[in-house]
Amino acid sequence: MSIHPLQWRDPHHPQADACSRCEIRQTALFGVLGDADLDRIHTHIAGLTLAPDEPIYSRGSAGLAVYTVRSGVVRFERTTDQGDRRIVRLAGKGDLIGQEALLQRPYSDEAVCCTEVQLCRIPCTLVDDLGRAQGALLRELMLRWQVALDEAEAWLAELAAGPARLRLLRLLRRLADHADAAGQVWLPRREEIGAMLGLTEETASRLVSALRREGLVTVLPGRSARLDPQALDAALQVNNAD
Amino acid sequence: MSIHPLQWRDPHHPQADACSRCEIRQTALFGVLGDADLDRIHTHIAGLTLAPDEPIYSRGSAGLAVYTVRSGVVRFERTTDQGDRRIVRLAGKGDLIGQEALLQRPYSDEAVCCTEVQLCRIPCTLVDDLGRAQGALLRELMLRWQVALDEAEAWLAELAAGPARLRLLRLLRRLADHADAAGQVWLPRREEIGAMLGLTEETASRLVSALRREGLVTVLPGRSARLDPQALDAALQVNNAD
DNA sequence: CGAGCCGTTGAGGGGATTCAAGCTCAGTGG
DNA sequence: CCACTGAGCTTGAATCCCCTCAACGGCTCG
Repeated sequence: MSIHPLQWRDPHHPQADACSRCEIRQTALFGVLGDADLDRIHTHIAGLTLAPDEPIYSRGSAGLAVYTVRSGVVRFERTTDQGDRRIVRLAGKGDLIGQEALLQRPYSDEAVCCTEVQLCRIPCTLVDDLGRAQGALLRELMLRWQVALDEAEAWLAELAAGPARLRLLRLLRRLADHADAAGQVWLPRREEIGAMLGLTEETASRLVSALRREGLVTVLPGRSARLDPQALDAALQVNNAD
Repeated sequence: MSIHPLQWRDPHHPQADACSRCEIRQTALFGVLGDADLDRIHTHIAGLTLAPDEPIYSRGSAGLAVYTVRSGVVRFERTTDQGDRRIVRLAGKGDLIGQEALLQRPYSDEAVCCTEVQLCRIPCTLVDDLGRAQGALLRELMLRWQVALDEAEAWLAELAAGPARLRLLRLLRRLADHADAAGQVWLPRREEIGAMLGLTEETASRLVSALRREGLVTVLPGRSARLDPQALDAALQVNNAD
């Protein structure tokens, strides 16, 4: 009887099933890897579930892992030197977050859960090892960096200028793309909407109330809402024309 | 007499001197390469000089090259669907721009010269070839992506909210870091300041005039200015306290 | 039940926009 | 040489949007 290698893979390791059945496997970072590679690494990947408002990592701390978002919405926050918080970006299903850790750099934002969030925690050393052999993985990594950059710039162009009502409509249009299986979207607290759009809590509240009265938004209990993408698009057309 | 290899390096190739004497060589993308590697590639790199307001590349066009900024300031612009222009980021000496071309993706912004700009044009194929052999180069690439992302988020956090005067002060503080050899900074046109800070041309003009009267800014002919970093910092302190 | 958080709404003031009118200055052509 | 032109900058006055300060109601917790 032969001796098992130290890292003998156990087909019944709990993470093995989770990885092979992962619904976002194709679109996630490791989507370029084959079954063989995937089998070797799943023991190093931890799946975790966090509650709304739980921090994932904090700005400035040394990072040992990157994370793939399997479900939910994550926000990135910064604090200006005067102490006011600003939300600079959102991430959703399939996005890779905390990539700066791969460069031995401290995390550059506070990452916080908006909704309940399911994550895969991927140690940096794992990516380093795989990257040395797998050129495709490196390309995939760079692609994700570019997507994040693109997202940040689009956020700046769309959500940081213009009348408040227009900005809120654009924000809701984006949130609609993060809708969960039941078609519900995460509706930020009013103060959070303010932090995203550069408004005060009161102004955000007034605008949301207005949209609710117009029937564009249906507020549901538990920080969620139902909204009609087509009606939003129509409202955006009207407000753009102005 | 032996036959020269096809790619025999010519020590007197005009770009050879330019590369080996490049003052930003250590900090630029190819800073990780040794002399030997550098000698092999300089024939593929073109140095070019562009005038203010000349476009470098345009959003959506297929890119065949990335560029290293050797001197001057470059701005990245986007146009919202309503047609108003927004400047989302700046790049200066030592920065790599157009990295998305390496992923066979179209450029995601309009890149335009603010000042006279000196660039090194680096074909994508060159980076691809070197990257296969040089792991350090790939790391360097990813680092630059992260820096760009960080810059975009910082811009969003600092320049997109708060009183207009404070935003202008912060913008000028950043421009001061792009000062040229003579200690002069590029001063954007008023309309451009508006596009950066989400203001109108008139408001930008009023604020700049106010700072000029306060002696914080000295406007010079030719879209440039002289400003005192320490005085700016002091003014920022005052306005932050408020 | 009171405390505290979140959301809502009102009144008032201030800051930015809008709409205008001049200004300087470089380039052009009579 | 100088009027003419247009682009960029400045400034004024009126308006409006958003902020500030404030009070109140619903809701969850301890």
